[in-house]
Amino acid sequence: MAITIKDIANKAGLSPASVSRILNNHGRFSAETAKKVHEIAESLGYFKNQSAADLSQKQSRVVGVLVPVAHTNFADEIIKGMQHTAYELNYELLITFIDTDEKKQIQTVQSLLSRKVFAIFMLAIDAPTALFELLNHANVQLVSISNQLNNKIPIISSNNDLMMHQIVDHLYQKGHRKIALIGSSERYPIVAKIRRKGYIDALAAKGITYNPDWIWGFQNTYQTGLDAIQHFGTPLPFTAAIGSADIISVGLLNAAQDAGLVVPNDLSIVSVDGTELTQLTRPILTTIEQDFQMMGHLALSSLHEKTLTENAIIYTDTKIVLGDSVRDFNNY
Amino acid sequence: MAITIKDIANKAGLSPASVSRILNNHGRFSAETAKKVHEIAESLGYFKNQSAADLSQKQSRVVGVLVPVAHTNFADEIIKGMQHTAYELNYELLITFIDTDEKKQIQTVQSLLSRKVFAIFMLAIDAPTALFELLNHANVQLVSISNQLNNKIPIISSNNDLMMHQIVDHLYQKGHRKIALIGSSERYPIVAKIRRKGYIDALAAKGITYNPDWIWGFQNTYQTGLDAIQHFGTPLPFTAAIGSADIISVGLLNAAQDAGLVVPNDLSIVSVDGTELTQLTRPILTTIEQDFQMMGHLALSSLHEKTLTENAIIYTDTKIVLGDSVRDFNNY
DNA sequence: TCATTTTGCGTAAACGTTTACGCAACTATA
DNA sequence: TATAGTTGCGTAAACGTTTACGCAAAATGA
Repeated sequence: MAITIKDIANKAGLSPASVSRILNNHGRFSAETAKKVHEIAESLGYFKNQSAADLSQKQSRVVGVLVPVAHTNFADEIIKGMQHTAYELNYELLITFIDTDEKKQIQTVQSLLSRKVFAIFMLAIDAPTALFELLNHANVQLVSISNQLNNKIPIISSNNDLMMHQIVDHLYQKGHRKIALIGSSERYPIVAKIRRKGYIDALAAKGITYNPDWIWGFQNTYQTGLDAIQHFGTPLPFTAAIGSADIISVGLLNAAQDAGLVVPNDLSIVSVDGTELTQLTRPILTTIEQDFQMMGHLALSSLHEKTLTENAIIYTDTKIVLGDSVRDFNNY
Repeated sequence: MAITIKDIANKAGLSPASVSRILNNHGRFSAETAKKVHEIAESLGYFKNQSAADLSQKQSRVVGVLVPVAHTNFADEIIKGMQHTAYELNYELLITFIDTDEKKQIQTVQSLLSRKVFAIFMLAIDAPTALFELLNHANVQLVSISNQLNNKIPIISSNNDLMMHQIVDHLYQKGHRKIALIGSSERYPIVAKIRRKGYIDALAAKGITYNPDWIWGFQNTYQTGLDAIQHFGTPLPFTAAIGSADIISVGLLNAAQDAGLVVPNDLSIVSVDGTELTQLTRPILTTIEQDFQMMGHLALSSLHEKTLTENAIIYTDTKIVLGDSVRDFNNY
């Protein structure tokens, strides 16, 4: 039915082996025959059967990507970066959204493993035990992106500690002393923990003792932002809040405005992520931008260059991008 | 290295054939041996080599999904719907973001074809000629989702004509007579054409002659929304605008507010798509919601049941979801 | 009890590719 | 011209699975 290298070989008066060598540019062959083979392949409309190739080589160039179903929009950015690099380095990406249902997760990952993927990228995933077990069992290279799991798996991420310092420094410089952290109280365990610590340390560095009540909310959802304002009530006990994800910050902003507060006068907001969402609000949100595309790129390229040791941590840059959501107390 | 059915066969004192039959629940075997085989497979940590299976069966259960890189967020919804159904019916999804660069597109799709995918879903893709050529050449089932390409490819989509009627009827009922259509002037050729026609027809049905100048903008971007307000200037010559995608509507809203207009008093907006984005604005956008998850579901299930003929068109439901972005002239 | 059917499983070929090995023909070197 | 090295390519096995076919044993029926 479909065209195989055997067909090409017949037409060219060669053996399949030679055709394979030529098409893969691997081994010895003459330029002349190569030209002929390429022409014939083209004219017959040949497509390599990658399954057969994978089977023969016992290794595929497929990388599985696990994306949480409730994937915040930064996942798209990471994938974009990966896709670009995959194209350059000739890898294939098997992107899979994973569910919260554990049974589904397992089945999904099993099918990845069946494909003999040679690496699995986990985007912002807190592997629950069963899944994690499975992944460790299979011997496949794991990479955790934009999250930190344990010290067995290499990590590509922003420096969450540094980010918190950058944000607190920025707010401090604008005159803020009462700063809340919304959305890192529990979830995404390790990242949240690092952020909390960074936040506390950064405050301490300015001589501010943090108020534990002001670290509030743990889900990266819009609702968390809404609820936070509700929770603290007006007038708010702080002048600035850090939203631990863009969607949280939008929630904060809307809830504050709905409650009659003016942003940034009554509440300043700095958002963590810096996706397009921060540009769609009024006022535009000041944000710390993570380089998600770079994460995607680095994941693949460092994998390619085999520079990923077990406990590697690669940090990508973060920077403050100014919007209009932070009040400057110096100008009053 | 890895465990194969041969290993299982040895340990069970069977032939690989029997193991295969058992694991795939296909053919004859005794319940007793089946139990043994499953146990051994479990204990050895066996993973099927899907490449080998695909090769042997000459057909894979992999469906390729082509998603435009600048994928508006409804793509996520469609994929979610597909993923759910894929899980039920035991298919695998190979999601691929495709670039605007034609050479990359070709390479990407080639690699899909190499995987012997048995169908390709195209999400909101206007296939440019070269890609289209390639896809037609390969004999693979194509399905166009949320877009209409030509009458050779089955379509799963909202009824764009009906949607426009629903929107115009809603606006008319609220007392609007001057209604603009932003974002369907040229692009997404067929869909845009249908929307324009639906819009014009719906107006005509109310005895309104449309103003060709009020069909403006062709890209599904935030910028289109911003530019539209700029283009028409204030005060706007119409009382309501239909944003042909959520992101356009957000642009309209922000630009209008930035220009000092009050939504909905000075401008009413109805958005097309109804993704989460419409809930994040103030005021919340009135929108016509498309059932994207259902599109994803139907694509896969109708493929599975082989009910997709060449020129099939399957419409999913659309409905108006009320927000606060439409002024009601009846209440004044 | 014998004939027939059913059951459980093994044999072997096939899927399309890659690659180690080897050989003949050619090229370079002295 | 003899020798050694190189080049181009074919042979054949291997990857792990599936499945048509067939056979012996067991089950069924009379």
